[in-house]
Amino acid sequence: MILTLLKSRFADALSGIADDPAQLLDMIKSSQDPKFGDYQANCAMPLGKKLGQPPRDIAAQIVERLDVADFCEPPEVAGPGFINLKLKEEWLTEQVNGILVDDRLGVTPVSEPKHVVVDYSSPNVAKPMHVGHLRSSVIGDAICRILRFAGHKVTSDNHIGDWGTQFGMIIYGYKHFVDQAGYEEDPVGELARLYRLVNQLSDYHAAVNSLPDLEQKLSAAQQALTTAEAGGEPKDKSEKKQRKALRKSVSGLEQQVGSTRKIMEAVRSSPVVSSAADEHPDIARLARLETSKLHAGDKENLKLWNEFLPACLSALQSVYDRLDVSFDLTLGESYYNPMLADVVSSLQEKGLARESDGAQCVFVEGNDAPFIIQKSDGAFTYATTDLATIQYRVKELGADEILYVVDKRQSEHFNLLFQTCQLWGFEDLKCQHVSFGTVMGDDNKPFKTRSGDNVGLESLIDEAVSRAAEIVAENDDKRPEPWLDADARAAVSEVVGSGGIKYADLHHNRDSDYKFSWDKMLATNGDSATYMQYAFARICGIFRRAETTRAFVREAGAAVRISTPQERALVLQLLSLGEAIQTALTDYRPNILCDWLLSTAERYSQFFDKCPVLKADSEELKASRLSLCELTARALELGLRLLGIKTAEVL
RNA sequence: GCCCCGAUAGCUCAACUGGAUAGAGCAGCGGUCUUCUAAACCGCAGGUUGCAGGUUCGAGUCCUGCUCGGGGUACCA
Repeated sequence: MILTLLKSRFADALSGIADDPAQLLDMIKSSQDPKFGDYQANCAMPLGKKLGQPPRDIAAQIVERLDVADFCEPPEVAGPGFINLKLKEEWLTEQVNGILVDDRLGVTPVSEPKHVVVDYSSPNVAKPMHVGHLRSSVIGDAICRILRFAGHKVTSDNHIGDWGTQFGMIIYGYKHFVDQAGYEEDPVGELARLYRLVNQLSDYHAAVNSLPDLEQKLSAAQQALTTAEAGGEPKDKSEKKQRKALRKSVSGLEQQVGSTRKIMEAVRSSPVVSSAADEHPDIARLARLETSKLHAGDKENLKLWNEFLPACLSALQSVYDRLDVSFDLTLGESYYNPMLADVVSSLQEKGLARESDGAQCVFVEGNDAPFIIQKSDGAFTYATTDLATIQYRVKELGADEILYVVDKRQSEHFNLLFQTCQLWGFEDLKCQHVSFGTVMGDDNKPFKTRSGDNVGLESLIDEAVSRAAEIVAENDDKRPEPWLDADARAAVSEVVGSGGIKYADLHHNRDSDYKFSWDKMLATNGDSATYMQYAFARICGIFRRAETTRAFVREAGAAVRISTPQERALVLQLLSLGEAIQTALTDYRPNILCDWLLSTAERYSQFFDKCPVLKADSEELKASRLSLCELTARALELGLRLLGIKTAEVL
């Protein structure tokens, strides 16, 4: 890696000037602007400050001692003390020719591989996956792929919710409302219907119970607000704040009352549902009871659970197949059930857990809320399961590090979990909550259908693929003679559609919320999956035109020669994959790799525009450019594959 | 109340964890196809990085206060 080489030379140059060069070496990076060269070292400024000398003098001293003449032009000192480095073209040529037949594009595996367990996707199996599971699945899968490529041992684990309250709900639903014919025809669809129904009915009764109280609170708040707005000093700061808080609580209550009424109306508007509601007034408690019966080993419920689970799992699997997302393990909550009691007693023995309001809690310094590991009714919580899971992953799997690719709203839970885990004795384990933001709709609220339901993941994929199909067809129809038959169009649509979904998610910084947009997702230009897939397909087109194959060109191994700025820029880009991967992994941000791919595709498009391959000036140049094309194709293919995105030879 | 997170071009988002003149893509305007896929390329225009201070050679990035928005906050996961 170029950066590694530079760092080692700078380490030599800095020894004797600085006592702790590690931090300074991190200040060497690729230049943002080509006019500053290819790489820049920013370490002279902090060093100058530390030594009390002008940074430019320090920079000059470093340059004096720096031995990079074998691969760089003479370094230049600029501005306050930046050291700008430009790589020699002969050296770049040598480097690129060194990776012509390398599947890894010169990226060497890490010297100290870790065993990383990656926990992602983790849906509740009782209900169909929705758009909320997309980010976790796609980001988690990409991180696994990148980690593996970097040389780490990865265990991907789908920590499915297969043991919680939602199972009590479908068991209750099955016992009272099942449509046997529907269940036999489509078990998962019927179970999902039952889940929604039971959920709706318990929400209904909760709504009926809470409405009077809510209305009372609302009118009290409204009254308080009116009083506050009428009297008092308009400019008084604390009163202003108070009014603001009141307004907020009024609008919050209004919303609550509104949604509560909506829940009631929805039930009342359907005679069937309405009478079901009347016949099952205690449904919420009874559904919970089914859950605890299941946990206690009740024969009938366990039998139903064993019957439901395979069907639910296979429904999940079909979505994962479609997304090309896979797992080494699928160990759900039920797997850890037998270990939970020991977790609690172990924490009690160590004096970490104690009783509070009837529940077993771990209190972690600096946190008001306790970490509840056993509820007052004796049931365990997901905190308990998560602790048992950590224990299992360390002791049985030998994990060095665990990543949780989970919604950022759960950060407090993970804070408590990780701190408890430290106290419990897993000091050497590194845990990280790889958090991500919410997928928003046009209204800047979480992405929902018009009726307010979650968007099903399967229908989302279907929609993406069918929109992609239109684009593919439209584009192919523009040609004098279409290139694609119906089967090929369908295959390409799948690649473009699912690639679009994934890239749209991955190219955002995972921590930010992003607004869902079909148009952006399936944009055929700009920062989109299609842009890169298109660059790849154009390369394949050249090989077809040349009546040769990528394998043949690769085998021939003609040397790359740099003859234009476009070729230089492309070569430099291709040599920087290792850096992109390293940066992407420092904080598990796949968007860094997206940037690298975009930049690679851009530079290829520029090359494609300015540098004829088949009509190059000489046979030698043609061979050189064919080699460069083959290498770029491999780079795009590899980079996209690390994100879980496929390519097609013809678009 | 307390605790987190965010506010960057008209829109959607970046910004390699403190580096040079804050970048892309859309949308807008203008150029480039008898030549390897125009799903492309090139150019123009677009900014007081929410506000006010502070830290330093240097701040979108760190600190303090404020405004606005989002999320969380004891037995759902």
